[in-house]
Amino acid sequence: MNPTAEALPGGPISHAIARLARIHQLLAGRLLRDLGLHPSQELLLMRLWESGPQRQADLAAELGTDSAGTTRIVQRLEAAGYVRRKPDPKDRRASLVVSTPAGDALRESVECIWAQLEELTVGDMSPSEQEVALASLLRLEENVLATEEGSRCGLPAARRGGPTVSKRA
Amino acid sequence: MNPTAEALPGGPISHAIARLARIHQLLAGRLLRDLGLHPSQELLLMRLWESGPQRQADLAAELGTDSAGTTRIVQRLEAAGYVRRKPDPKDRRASLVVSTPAGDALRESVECIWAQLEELTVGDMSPSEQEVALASLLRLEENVLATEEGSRCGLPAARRGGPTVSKRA
DNA sequence: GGAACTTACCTGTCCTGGACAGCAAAAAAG
DNA sequence: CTTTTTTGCTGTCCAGGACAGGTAAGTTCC
Repeated sequence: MNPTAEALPGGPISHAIARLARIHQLLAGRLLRDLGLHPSQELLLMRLWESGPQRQADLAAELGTDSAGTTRIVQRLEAAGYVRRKPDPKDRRASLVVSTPAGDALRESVECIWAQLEELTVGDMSPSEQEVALASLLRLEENVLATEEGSRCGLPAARRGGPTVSKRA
Repeated sequence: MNPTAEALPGGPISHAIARLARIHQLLAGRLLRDLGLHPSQELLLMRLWESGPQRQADLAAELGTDSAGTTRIVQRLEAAGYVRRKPDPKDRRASLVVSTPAGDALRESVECIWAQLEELTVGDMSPSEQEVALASLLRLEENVLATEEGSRCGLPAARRGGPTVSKRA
């Protein structure tokens, strides 16, 4: 990991968010790896532990991902035996995701890892500093969520409606 | 996007970071999509515009990703014609990544998009609130960076050294 | 009842990202 | 000079996130 030299001047807060997010997620991934879980898998399990059996659509909404991603995460957790699916008696389209005993066995470790992650993230900040930081984060989140698409930036003529920069030729 | 109901209580700051990061990145991706760029591609270009020709290893360090990821991004940008590689005269292993005129043509748009992103992120926060938020973000980043792996959480016996939860059986 | 719409899930594909292995060039050690 | 180590890049494998498209089950309305 680099010393994170001084960032670009443009959009300092956005850059800071992006950088913080990356290293934070990296740290989470490292802590989680000892458990054999990948990031997001543990979030799904935590939801199940907290709120009991859930439909995939609900899990997707809570994880902030879409239903397709949720499908795959559930499939992997199911293959690993941490989760089981049972048909929703109320709706034959839906299935309920349930944590198995093997899944429950991870709970303590996962919660410990999250506590550790929080501790490392917070470092030596005082409780009041933590409060301020949390308030800032929530405020920023609110702002971004409030975005219902704003004005557009002009595009260079050459690029209007062009293809995306994608796979190698 | 969901209403992002109240988060889990455990590790409020970590959760807040994770959620903010996701929606912020999503927003960035959406703004960028009109340009045909994917997230990270524009960061690489911005580095080139700011600091001129760079070696991939340096770009990797500055983007916070590794050299393998940088290779792929450079390949795609190169295929799209926004970037060119020329051998480093000082070191025949290395190649210098250079922005082409087509790449330079994106500069204004990309910078506008970042300005827009910053504006949306910041919302109606006052300058002093922004300062506080930025300071918090930087402080958190510092904390996470300072992590040189700490104590370990206990693992459930069943999982010690087990496989990771991976591909479907 | 039957047609049209909506919802829940699944699949395929693309991009990014991390980890690891391999190769070539450069630098360091002998 | 030769051997060893380090550095720079690439390919591959596998993860998640997002999008588009498709199927089956539910719902609404005629």
